[in-house]
Amino acid sequence: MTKRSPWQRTHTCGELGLPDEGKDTGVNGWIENHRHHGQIVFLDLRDRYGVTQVVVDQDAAGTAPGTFELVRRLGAEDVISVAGRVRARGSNVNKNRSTGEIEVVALAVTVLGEAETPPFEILDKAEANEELRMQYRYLDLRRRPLQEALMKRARFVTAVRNYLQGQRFIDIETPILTKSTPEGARDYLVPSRVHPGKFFALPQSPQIFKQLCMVGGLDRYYQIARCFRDEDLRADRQPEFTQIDLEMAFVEEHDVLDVVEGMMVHSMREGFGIDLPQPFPRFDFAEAMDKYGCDKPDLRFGMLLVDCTDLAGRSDFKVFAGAVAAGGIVKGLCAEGAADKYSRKGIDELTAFVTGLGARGLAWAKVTAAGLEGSLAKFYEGDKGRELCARMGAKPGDLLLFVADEQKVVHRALGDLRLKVGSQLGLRDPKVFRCCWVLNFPMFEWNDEKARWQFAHNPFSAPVDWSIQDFSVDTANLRSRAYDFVMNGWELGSGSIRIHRPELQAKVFDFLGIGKEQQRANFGFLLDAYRYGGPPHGGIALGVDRVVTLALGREGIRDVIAFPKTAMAFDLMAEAPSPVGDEQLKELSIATTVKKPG
RNA sequence: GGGGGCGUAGCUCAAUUGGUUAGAGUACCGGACUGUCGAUCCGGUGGUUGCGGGUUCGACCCCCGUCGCCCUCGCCA
Repeated sequence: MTKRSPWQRTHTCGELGLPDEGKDTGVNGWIENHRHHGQIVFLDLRDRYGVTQVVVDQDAAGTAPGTFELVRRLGAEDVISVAGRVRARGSNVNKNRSTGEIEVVALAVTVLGEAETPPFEILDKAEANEELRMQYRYLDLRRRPLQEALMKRARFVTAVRNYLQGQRFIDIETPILTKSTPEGARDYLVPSRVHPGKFFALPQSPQIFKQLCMVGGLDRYYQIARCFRDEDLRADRQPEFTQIDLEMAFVEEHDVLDVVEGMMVHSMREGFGIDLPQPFPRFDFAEAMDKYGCDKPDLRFGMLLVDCTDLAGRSDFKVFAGAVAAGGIVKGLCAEGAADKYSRKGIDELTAFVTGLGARGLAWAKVTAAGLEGSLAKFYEGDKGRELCARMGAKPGDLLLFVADEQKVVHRALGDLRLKVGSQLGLRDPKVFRCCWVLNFPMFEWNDEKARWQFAHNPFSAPVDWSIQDFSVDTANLRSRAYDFVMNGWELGSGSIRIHRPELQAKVFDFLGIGKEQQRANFGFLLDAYRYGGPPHGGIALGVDRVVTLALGREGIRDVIAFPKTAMAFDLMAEAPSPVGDEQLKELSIATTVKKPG
C-alpha cells in the first residue's frame, strides 16, 4: 500500500462549490490573506485555479490538537496543506468569488513552506513597480493576471499546433547554434571552444533553415521558434521572443494567407475566446499608405485619409497651393462629430503633434450648417467650402484636419494623427479585434546613412515581376511578394513568397553590392541548395508575444512572458548577463577589452 | 548612440519649492475580538532620501558625475 502523502490534494482551490458540501477534501496553496478573530481564523488559500476560504475554529470538534495555535502563527504566502470538510456558508456567501458559497473547515493543517515577508504584496493589481517585480519574478508569477496570461498563451499556442498539425504541417526544430550574417539585426554570438576564434550566432529567425526544409521536400514546416536579436528594446520588443514560423512549398500568396487566416481565427477563439471577423481585408501596400498613411492600418475605425491635392492646388491658401506647386500633396481627415470635442487648445495640441512628426503645420476647419469655421474658413467660402466638404464626406459637426507637404511627410503625419484622434474619440476599443493583410511591399528602400539600397523586407523575398532583369531601373517602385499580417494597427507577422532560383537570388545580392565572395561565405549553402531543385515556396512568421499582449489588452510583451528582460536586456532576477571566470574565457580563446570585469 | 521621465520606510506615495524632529497609507510585530472576506480597533518596530562628489550656515530639494528602471527617436533585412 502506498503511504498517503500529508499533502495529498483532492481538490484545487478553484473548483469547490455548493455541490461539494460535506465532502472531505485536501487543498494546498499559498495563504493570500488571513483574518484573525480571537477564537476563529479565516485563511484565503490560493493556487493557480482559484481561492478558497479556510476556517479554523478553536472549538470545532474533530480538529487536530494544536491546529488553531499553528494557524494563528501563519502569514501571507506561507504554503500549507489543509485537510478538512467542505461546508456551505449559508448567509455569509462571498459573491465576489466563484468559490464564495463554500468554505473548508480545517481539521488538520500542515505547513509545507514558510514564507518570509515578501518584498511586495501579491495583489491582482500590481502596486509594486515593475523593476522589483522582475527581480522577484517568481513572486510576481503568483499574481492572477500573469498566471492568466501564461495559461491563455499556452492554450493559444496549443491551438496553433493543433490547427497546423491538422493542415499537414510538420513541427521541425532548427538549430539554435547557427551562422552569423552581417545583414539584418545584430547577432548574439556564442564562442566555439573547439574552433578558437570562431563563433556561432543565435538565430534572428529560422529563415534560411525553413527554406532549406522546403528544398528538403518537407513541404509544410512550422515551429514555435525562439528568436534572438541584439538590438535596443521597446515595450513590444525583447532580445529573445517567440514566433509562429511557417513555410509552405508550391504556393502563392493566397495559400499562405488563407492558412494563417484559418489558424488565427481558430486559435484566437480557442486561446482567448475572441472571434475574428472574416475575411481579413487584403490591401495593396500602396492602397494602405494612401488610405491609412501607414503600412499597418488599424481597421477598428474609419476616418480614412482623403486626397484633396487637386482642390488644394487651385486654392488661394498659399500653404496648400505652394505645397502642390512644389510637387507635394494635400490630404485630410474627417473626424465625425468631433467639432465640439476639440477646443482651440485641443487643436493646437494636434498641431504640435504633427509638427513633431515633420509636418509644417495643421490646417483645420469645423463644419457648421453655415459653412466652415477655423483656419481654413476664409479660403473655402461658399461653393468651395461645399466642394471640400463633399470630397471629405463631411457634415455639420465634423472636424476636418489637413496636412500639405511631400507625400512621405503627409502620410506619416496624418497616419499617426488618425490614430491619435481615433484614440481621443474612443474609436480604438481594446476589446474589438480587426485583422488585415498588406501585400506587395516595396522591394528595396534607400538607406541615407549608408547611401545605398537595402532590403525593405528580407533578402529572400521574390520580386512581383518574376522575369525582372535589372533591379537598378525604377528601384524605388519595385514591389516584392512580401506581406504583413496586421491586427488593430500592430504588425503581428511578416512573410513573403521566396526566390527559389539561385541566379535570381544572386542577382539581388549583386544589386545590393554584396560581393560574390560574401554571398558564398554567408549564403552559399542556400544558393547551392537551389541548384539541386528548389520548389517555389513562401511563408510567414508571427510574433506570439505580441498576439497574446494584444488579445489580453496588456501594456507590453513583458506582461505575457514568464521571465522577461529589462530595456537594457538584463535579467534582474538571474542577474544575467554576468562576468565569467578567466579560465572559462581562456578555454574559449576570448579576451575582453573591458578593464574592470563586472 | 540621442531625447524625456522616475529613484524618499519592506511596498505605494507625501514633505508648504533650500530651513532645523523626513510624514501618511499599507505590510510587518504585539494586544483585543467567534463570521470575517483588501476585517476592525489599540499600540509598536521600521529611513545611508539609488550611489559618489560639490555649492551652502543649512540639501530629499540646487549643480556635476554615476548606476538602475520606464517611455521614445535612431536601430530592429
